[in-house]
Amino acid sequence: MYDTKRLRDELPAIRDGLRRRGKLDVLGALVDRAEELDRQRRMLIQAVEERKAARNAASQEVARRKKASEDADPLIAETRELGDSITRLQRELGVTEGELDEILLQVPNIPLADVPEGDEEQGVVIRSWGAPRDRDGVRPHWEIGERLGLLDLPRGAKVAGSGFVVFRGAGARLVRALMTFMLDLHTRDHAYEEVWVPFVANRAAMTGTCQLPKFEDDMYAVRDEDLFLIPTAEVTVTNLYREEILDAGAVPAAFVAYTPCFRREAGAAGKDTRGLLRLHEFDKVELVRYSTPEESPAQLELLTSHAEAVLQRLELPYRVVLLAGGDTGFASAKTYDLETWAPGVGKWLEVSSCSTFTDFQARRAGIRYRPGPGEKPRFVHTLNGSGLAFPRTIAAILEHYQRPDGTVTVPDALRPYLGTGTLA
RNA sequence: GGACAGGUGGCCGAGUGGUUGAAGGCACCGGUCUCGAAAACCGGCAUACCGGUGAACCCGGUAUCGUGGGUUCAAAUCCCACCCUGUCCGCCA
Repeated sequence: MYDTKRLRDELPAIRDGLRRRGKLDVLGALVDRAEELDRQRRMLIQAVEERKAARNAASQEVARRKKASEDADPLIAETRELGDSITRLQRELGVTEGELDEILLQVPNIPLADVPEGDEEQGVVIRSWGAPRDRDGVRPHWEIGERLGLLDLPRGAKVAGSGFVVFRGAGARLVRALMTFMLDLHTRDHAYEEVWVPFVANRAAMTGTCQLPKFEDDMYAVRDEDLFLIPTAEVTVTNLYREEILDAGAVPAAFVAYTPCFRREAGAAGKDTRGLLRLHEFDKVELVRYSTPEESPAQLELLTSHAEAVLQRLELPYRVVLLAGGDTGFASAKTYDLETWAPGVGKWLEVSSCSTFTDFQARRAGIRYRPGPGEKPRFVHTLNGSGLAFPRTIAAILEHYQRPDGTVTVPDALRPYLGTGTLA
């Protein structure tokens, strides 16, 4: 979200950003309206504050007269009228600011300069790793998973609904193995601090990372509480330092967390929904970083390399896609998707999305740092990426490591955690 | 869930209607002193917004004492609601 000062200063950049997202026609007029509302807002602020200054001075004079046992009643009456006009103007200001905020909340982040214009098709594969396996004879993961007793989709639907899955036996242990493997990798080799956070978040946190107000329909809400099931650990982890000013030494910060993620995926039914491809609840290890503005481009590369390391350890072939503006998430300024090849379904599966939000989330969440003693606070840049999402990773493992007899070879990196070299 | 107590600046802590953005202390920064350091002393030290030239510095104003509303010429101070913390009771993995 932008504040009004930035709206004024960076209007051309914001318009250009909207254009590169393909949203200028929809939001351009709204931004113009915001600028107009801002002018109105400042005019009202001046009017209000002028009167408040007068009232404060008058109140001081009342105090002085009373102390001196002089008559203060006429002045009090005068000041009361001043108060009435302040109330009126403030009400008007509130309406203006309300409309302005509503608009500002709808304006997405500006894509970085190296983000290509266009939509999904304009995404650019910037590098690949490993050799995608041929599709011949490879069964989709849901067939293998059910046959080996790792997955129980019907019973997931029975206890929760379609889009919820039950892992069992070695399948359940695989989930646990992935959690420990990924957390170990990121804490030991990549120096992240492991955090275990609530799986629900309040409205303030959800707004801080921009899930609200725009995407409220995609969240599960808790009945009778103003709480939401988190759609990603990004919400609770990024918000750890909401409305705080960090010491310079605390930035960059790096956190890793395992959480389940809950998504209603309203209106998404029908597309890539089979098996483990799209679930209402899934598990994920998430990487979150705070950075200085100067370092954040390099931090995005670093974060992405950490997510890639998981796929490399698992020896799963993947490609890195730089998303085009129109495909980049609302709060993101630049996103790399990591896609691993699933030969059974014949698709590249998105298992990680690594983004820099520049100061967009930080402004909204009020996360700042002080560069040095006596210096003004600056907004941090926030970044995050999955490292990785489990279900699609499991799908890729079951398909990539499938043997002709339907059993599955366990990647070396997981054997210590799983206690076996074969899923059979 | 019930009862009671409490939420003040980075931290501790004073302050129950009128120059209180807020005493005092600690921490931190600058200076004097010192060969250097410590101690002592002097000074500084919140954030946001509006305006003064767009920016830096600076100046003026407004707001902020958990949050939101209310009373009043005037609220950290009075009233209401909510949130959070602590203690005890109940319940519970």
